[in-house]
Amino acid sequence: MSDARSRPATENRCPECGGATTSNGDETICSDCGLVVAADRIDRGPEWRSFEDGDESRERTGAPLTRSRHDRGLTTEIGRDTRLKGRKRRRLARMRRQHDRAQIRSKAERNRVYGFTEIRRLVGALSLPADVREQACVLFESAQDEGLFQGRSLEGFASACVYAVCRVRSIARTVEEVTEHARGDAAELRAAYDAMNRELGLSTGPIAPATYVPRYASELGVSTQVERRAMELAERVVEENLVGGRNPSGVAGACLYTAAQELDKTLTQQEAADVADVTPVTLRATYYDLQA
DNA sequence: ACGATTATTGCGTTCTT
DNA sequence: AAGAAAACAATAATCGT
Repeated sequence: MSDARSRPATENRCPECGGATTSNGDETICSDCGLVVAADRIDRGPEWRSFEDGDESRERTGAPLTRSRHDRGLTTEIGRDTRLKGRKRRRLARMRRQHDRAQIRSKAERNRVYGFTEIRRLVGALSLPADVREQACVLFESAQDEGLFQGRSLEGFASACVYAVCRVRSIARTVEEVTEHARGDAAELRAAYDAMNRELGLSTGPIAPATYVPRYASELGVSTQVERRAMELAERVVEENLVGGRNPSGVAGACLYTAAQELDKTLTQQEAADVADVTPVTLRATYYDLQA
């Protein structure tokens, strides 16, 4: 009867010296050379469980828990040994000082490199022009110079920079679309975006719904007549002040749907709502206003 | 922190086939 | 008649300021 629990501790041989190994529950150690053959009780990082049925979206991988610490809290420090006297002690103090400074400088550099590569990746994934990347990187540096990183995640800043550049240049991208490819989530993006908006004063006007129309139109594969009509509607909406704090993406979806309703009728609320990342309910709100 | 907007869910209704 | 789509309502969550 070989119960799995009662397997002998010397079941395996050490790969280094071939000696016998012993296990203490956490580690399997070679009794001859001391090599740790296998170790358990590892922090395997986040493992979420979703309790909503049908939810497959929880990632099993991803960044560790504390993103806002550039080094995940792993630092090297030079200790203070009170037994040391005179020269040695001063030398150690000097080393400590230099070490600290080097760490600060390299930390800023590492953060920048990390942010830039993330920005580059995002811009590529979202298929945005290259000068958006440049602008986002500049913004990233300004944020760093202002010391906004403190307590916020780099991933958030990278995605927020990309999003912010889209905003100031009136390139229609929703937060959802950015975070879909980003390593950080929407909350991190918002935290970073708010900070930059407050401290740096981004010149971001509201996005006109019309800027979303062409892209959504092609995604839905509607006729050019419908698209043109949707553009007209989108402009009428802003003229008549029907947007009023509404999600411009949803408004754009509503314009597309309304246009299709007038001409093709080959578009359901659900389809239009999907490309706009809103629900049919939201879409209806402007759809009704548009008909009046 | 607040008010407005939006998401979500469920359900009876209307339209289509 | 059956199934899909749109409508409606209530509540929770999120957004913009």
